[in-house]
Amino acid sequence: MRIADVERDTGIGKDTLRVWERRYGFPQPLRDGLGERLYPADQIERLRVIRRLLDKGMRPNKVIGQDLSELQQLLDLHAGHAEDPARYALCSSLLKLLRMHRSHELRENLNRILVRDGLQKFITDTVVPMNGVIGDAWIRGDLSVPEEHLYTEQIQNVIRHAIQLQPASSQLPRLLLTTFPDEEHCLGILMVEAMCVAEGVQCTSLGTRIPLNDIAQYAMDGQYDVVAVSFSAAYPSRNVVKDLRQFRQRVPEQITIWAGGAGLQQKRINLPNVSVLTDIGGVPVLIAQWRRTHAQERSVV
Amino acid sequence: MRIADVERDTGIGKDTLRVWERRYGFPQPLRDGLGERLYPADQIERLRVIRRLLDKGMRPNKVIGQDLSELQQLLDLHAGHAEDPARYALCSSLLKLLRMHRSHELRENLNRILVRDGLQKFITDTVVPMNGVIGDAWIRGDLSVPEEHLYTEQIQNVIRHAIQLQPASSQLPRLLLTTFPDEEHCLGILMVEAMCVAEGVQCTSLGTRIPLNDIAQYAMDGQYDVVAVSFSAAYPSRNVVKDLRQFRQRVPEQITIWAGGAGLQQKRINLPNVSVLTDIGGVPVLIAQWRRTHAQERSVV
DNA sequence: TTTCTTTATTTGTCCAGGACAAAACCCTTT
DNA sequence: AAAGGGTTTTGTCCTGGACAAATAAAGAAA
Repeated sequence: MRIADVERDTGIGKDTLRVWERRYGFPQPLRDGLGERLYPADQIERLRVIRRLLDKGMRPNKVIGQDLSELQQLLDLHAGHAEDPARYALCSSLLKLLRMHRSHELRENLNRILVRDGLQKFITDTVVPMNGVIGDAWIRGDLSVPEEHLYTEQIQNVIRHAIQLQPASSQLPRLLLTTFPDEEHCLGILMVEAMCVAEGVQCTSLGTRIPLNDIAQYAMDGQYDVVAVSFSAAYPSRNVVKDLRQFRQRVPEQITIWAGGAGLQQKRINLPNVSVLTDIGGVPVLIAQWRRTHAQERSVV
Repeated sequence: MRIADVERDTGIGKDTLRVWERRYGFPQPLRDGLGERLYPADQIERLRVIRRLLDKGMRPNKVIGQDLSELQQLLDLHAGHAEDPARYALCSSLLKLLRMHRSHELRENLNRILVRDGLQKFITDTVVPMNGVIGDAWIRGDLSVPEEHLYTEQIQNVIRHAIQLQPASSQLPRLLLTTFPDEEHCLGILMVEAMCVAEGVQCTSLGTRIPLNDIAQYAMDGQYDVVAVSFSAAYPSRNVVKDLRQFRQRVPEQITIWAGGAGLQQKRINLPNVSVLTDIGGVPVLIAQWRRTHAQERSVV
């Protein structure tokens, strides 16, 4: 595998790969006839693990040297959550379906839970823990790429379907959902959208990877009240605060910003009219809060 | 804008940007205090146009020198299609809704057409021409990024919804849909999936960007009969044939491969058991063909 | 004319090794 | 605990050269 392929598959830039090799002695790819790097599969696998540990907040210093004691650290720090055992059992049975590639049954089960619990409870009590279980399995390599993508596809289908079924609302606030250009995961905003339409919020989703300027322009043109953006754990950690600050500057301050997702863990953000959301269960609270604050001014209009 | 941002927004690699500057004298970014490139907005805009011309098959040689005569070439070579005028009128009215940011009405209209025409006719007679119109508007810069993404989101919602409504089938063939790692557009496989479920084909979609090995592994494990992959115009042209050949080698020959999309235009692919699909209307034909060929052998099983 | 083969040009990607600022860490002081 | 200041870590960018694969151009054969 060439360096460009490794960059694509691991999300680690070419420059970074080369500088790691120089500094830490890993990875140490073979060379072809022209002196070009060829990465063997096992090194790529190790790079994948390293990448995920970095996303969890560890330092390259500590993880690149090791070879298989990393797996120890993994299991130490990110062992299975001690949650509600009934939920956990449910999650692992769904995970089992996924592993057996029984995608149709997986989707049927999800749909059944959705109808039983309602949209909001479905998101908070099933999707969120599922994401956790999947994330854990993924980080320790128990899940293949297709399995992980298949999960995303199915969840997406179910949530999009549920959103479609909600009647169009004209209640405030008007909410714009999207992600910054370096964020390609759409599940975050999709979950927020689901929580919001259940509260009668007017939602518009632009999907992922929109340039900051364009988001700002669109939000102003459409007179949105709130812009919601999500950051996954894979978001380049160095840029989170910088990007958010830059965005806050480009958009008028009376527009509220909601920022959420695992990428904001342990970041302190202190910007005007920006709310940080660590738990998606907090969405209804934010909505209520916004409505309380803006009750009188808009009712005049 | 830094070079990494330009790479992200235009899809042109850093190395390529630098070598163009050296060879053709464009782009010619400013430099900050450290000698790092800073690209002004107008050059980025020009790069966007250039990128799209290259995707259409032009050579860098011919397009990078020009400054605004490109716009001429654009309009020359990719002028509005002379189609059925009624359809064209419909498309431009939908485009107008998009431009006015009336996404809800856009979706309602799409849904209405869907129930009127049925899924297959909706895809071939509405979605495909719409994609063309959107693509044209996009290539000449008449459409902003959010508008283009919003279109994709809405179409996606409507199609996914329609697919969900189809009853699960157990008819053959078993079809696996996905894209190669460098392809991130999901509309292609989604349209194929829609065409196929309408014919009672068993579909599983893995979404986009799956490594070749993983696709092959998954297809073999799940005993799929056909693997369908799509290539948008943005797919790196140099790699299309190479990647497809490589994939053909990794997957047993009795598994049929369907390859489709604008990225295959003007490529001759001559590989065993690989069908190239230039027009999505040909999907039902391919299905019938497969069923005819495999009628007896499977009925024994 | 068309089709095939050979030669020339174009073009994207990779390399090395140096440089530097911003972020993260660590330690001290309030 | 919170805030400040010095040190180390870390990712990204730079230059300029190199080369193979893809493409176009030219020539030969049917």
